[in-house]
Formats: sequence, C-alpha cells, structure tokens
Amino acid sequence: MDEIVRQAVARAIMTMRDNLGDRLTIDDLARAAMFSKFHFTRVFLRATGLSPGRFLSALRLAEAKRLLVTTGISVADISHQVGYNSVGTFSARFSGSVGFSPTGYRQLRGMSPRIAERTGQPESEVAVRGHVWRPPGGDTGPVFVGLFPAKIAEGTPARYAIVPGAGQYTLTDVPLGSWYVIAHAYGAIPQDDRGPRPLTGLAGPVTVHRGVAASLVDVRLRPRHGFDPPVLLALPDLRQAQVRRPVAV
DNA sequence: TCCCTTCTGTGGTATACAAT
DNA sequence: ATTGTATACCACAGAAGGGA
Repeated sequence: MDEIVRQAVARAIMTMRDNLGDRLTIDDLARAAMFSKFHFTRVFLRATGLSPGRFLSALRLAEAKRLLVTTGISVADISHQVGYNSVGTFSARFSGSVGFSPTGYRQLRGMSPRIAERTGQPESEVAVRGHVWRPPGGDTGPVFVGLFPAKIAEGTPARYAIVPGAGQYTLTDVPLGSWYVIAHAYGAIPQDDRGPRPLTGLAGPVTVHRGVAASLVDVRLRPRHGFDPPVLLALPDLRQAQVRRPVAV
C-alpha cells in the first residue's frame, strides 16, 4: 500500500475514533485525507476492506458494546454518545450486528452463550476447511472461525466453529454464496496488564458452488492493527481455557 | 419509566461506468 | 492515478405502539 494512502486512511480512522459522537460525513473525512470523496472511498475500501461509512458505524457499535458492559449508562444515552440521534436506529443496528439487543448484551456482560447461524438456505453439502496458523512468535487460545458475507464479523455467520487452538477447522453444509473466512482469538499468554493480545485472521472470499465437495482455505492469525474493523458479533469468552461449542457443526 | 421493534420518508453512501 | 456522474441502495431520524 502506498505510504501516502496508508497515512491518509490512518488519519481518517483517527478522526473517526476522536469524533464518534459527532456527525461525520464522507466529505469531512475525504477533506481531512486531502482526497476527493470518490477517490477516498475507494482507497479506504482497499485498505480496510470496508467502506468509510460501514467502518465508522462499526467503531460506533464497538464503543457502544464497551460502554454497555463497563458502565451503567442508559441505552438512550449510549446511543447518543456514539453518534446516533435515534435510539430506534441504534437499537436496530446494534441488534443486527451484535446478535443481541443493547440490554440483552448488557445482561450477558458481553459474552454470548450462543451464536445463530444462517438458516433457510438450500443445503449445499459443501465443506469449507483449512488450517488456522498460529500468530508469529506465539500460541493462541480457542479460535473462533466464521464465514461472513463481508470483511467484518457482524450479523449472522453463514457457518462457524470454535476450535481449541491453532490447527484444522471444518465447516460443513456451507450455504451457497461467497464468504470471507474470519478468525478471532486471543494470545495464549497475556502480553501485559491489558490482558491477552487480540488476534485476527482473514481469508477469502471463498465461493461455494453446488457440486464441489470442499474448499480449502487457510487463515493466518496475527495481532490486530488499526485498520482492522472491530469484531461486532457477540462471541463466547475466548479467553477462558475451555470453550464449549454451543451448536454442533 | 425505560427500552425494543417496526415503519416511512429522506438524504447520504456505494459503486459501476466515464472522463481526464 | 485521480476525479466526476448516475443511480440504486441503505442508514438515518423520528414517531407509534407495546412489553417489562
């Protein structure tokens, strides 16, 4: 990636983080990056995998998740703090991305006992399998591996699995379509007083056709960096040594 | 009282395509 | 490489209604 583009995108993301509660438009962000809004949208998409609007929305919802779990602020106030003027819109967007309503998420303290998978699709009998590689210079705890339509872990995964650590994963009966493989885990050993280091991995898209037995997709775990959109979907607590798979694959 | 869901009109955004 | 146009789509605000 071009260094100028990289800096522009980093600046835009910093602007988003610093102004979550304000009304930010593509024009504002493009101006800060000194690109036309058209060019800005394209380079941003290339760098992060998400359009600026979706990335900003993801940051807002991630901050809302944090506030719900760590504070007692009302849902209405949180909605306002993270930039929504309408609690209805906030609640709908939060539920759609996280998998639980704001109060439901707060009651669960941010840890999901279950994850819904996409239903109602014709059975493809296609498996997606592969290897989750350990991050460079470290091991990992339990790994969430899910199939999503976009480069962000939000909404309903087409299929998912939680494997005990780096190694093989298999997802069976994957619905027809094009899916990104997103992995999420924590480093096995806490790096500092902030706790275990979050790890991420992205591969694909893998296109599942009828009549193909299996697709092989490997995923490499690495430390999260600033260009990675947050994980919005509520997951089981991957920091625990034992994670039971809530739904059989 | 607080929150969630659902609905509708509106405006911004995403993106294919064209131009420079 | 960068900017602009056209247009379909989606996220938004705001309101109504209902549940706890």
